[in-house]
Amino acid sequence: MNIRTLCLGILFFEEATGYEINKLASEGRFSHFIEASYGSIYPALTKLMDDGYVTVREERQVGKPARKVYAITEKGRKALLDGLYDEPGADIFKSEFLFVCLYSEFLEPNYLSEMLDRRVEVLEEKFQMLHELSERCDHPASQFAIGYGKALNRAAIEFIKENREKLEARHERKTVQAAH
Amino acid sequence: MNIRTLCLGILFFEEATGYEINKLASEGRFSHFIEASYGSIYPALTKLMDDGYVTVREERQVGKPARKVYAITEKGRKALLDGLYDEPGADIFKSEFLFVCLYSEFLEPNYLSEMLDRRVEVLEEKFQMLHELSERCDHPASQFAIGYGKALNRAAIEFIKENREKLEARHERKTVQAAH
DNA sequence: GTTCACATGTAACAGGTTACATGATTGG
DNA sequence: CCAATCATGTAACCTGTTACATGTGAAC
Repeated sequence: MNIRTLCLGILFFEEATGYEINKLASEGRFSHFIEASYGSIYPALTKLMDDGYVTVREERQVGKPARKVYAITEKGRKALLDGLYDEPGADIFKSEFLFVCLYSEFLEPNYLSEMLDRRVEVLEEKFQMLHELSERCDHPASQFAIGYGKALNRAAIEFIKENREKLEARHERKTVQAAH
Repeated sequence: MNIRTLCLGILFFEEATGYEINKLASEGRFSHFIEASYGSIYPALTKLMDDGYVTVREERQVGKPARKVYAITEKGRKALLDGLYDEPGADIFKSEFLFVCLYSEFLEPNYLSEMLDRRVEVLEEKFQMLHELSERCDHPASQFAIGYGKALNRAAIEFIKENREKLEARHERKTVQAAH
């Protein structure tokens, strides 16, 4: 899914500026299943304007630059809803963490343990974040999406806690070692 | 993590051709947390050669094109292991499925139910695939990675089964509808 | 006969990231 | 005083995808 569709999807629920869309996509209630950055959001918004899917309203502010508040149009609403009927692609999961884990037996034991500690910590923070989001949300579909994120997060935390010793035990010591 | 590192990581465990690396990354025991395609693998292998991280051996075959079997060098081994000490970036999860779910109340009820059915099916197939992989694997670290994938998969399946009715019930019927 | 598995590779293109440029206000 | 938040935008760059090009043998 491209950033244009993402912007349209967010604007479907509420008016927003590019800055706010970035926040929603990187910290807010879309953040656990979507990626976006300024460099892609602003051009996407411009394109959406050109195509008549959104409108802008400029709000002057004292001291700060004017904010450009985008709102979806009927045409944009219809385009989004129509697009929903294309079978969604498979979820994408990429994990450098798991990649590193593959070579755990070659890592310094302390480093491995610290990495696992940090990972659990980060996942717990994320879980907490999602939990707070879900408490401040009364839209059932959004709750579902947040709940899904929480479920995966919890599963990851529990899995690491229950299985980390299998990595830390390092059953057979390998001879190949990196010099450090 | 780029494709070069991925190729190096696979070659760390075993010699392989570009074709085989593609299989491992798209169906094999790396497939649930890594993405790669021919268009990126072959050039990555060439680059790895240029940098002295791998060597090639050409195996002529009757009827089929010669296969180029790549093998990691000491330099490559060291480079991979050294790279492991860079803190792994956060896991990336992208889901068009969850995005579509956000607008479930605007979808035709039948379509929504079918989409959820299909999604559970796909996830169950994936789980089965991972399960079979883990049975044919005796490397503890790989087992950990596969187990992690299975845990997340199971969590997703259970969450959908337990919560789909909340989407399908459509608490408040919205008036905005796409024409179909 | 047609599709699948094997096998390598390139080129055009899409898509997005990173860093940069700019600048005021608020809170610690 | 410094960092963070608010706020917009561009340009160079990187990375990877898709589609194409080519060809055999086996299975169905």
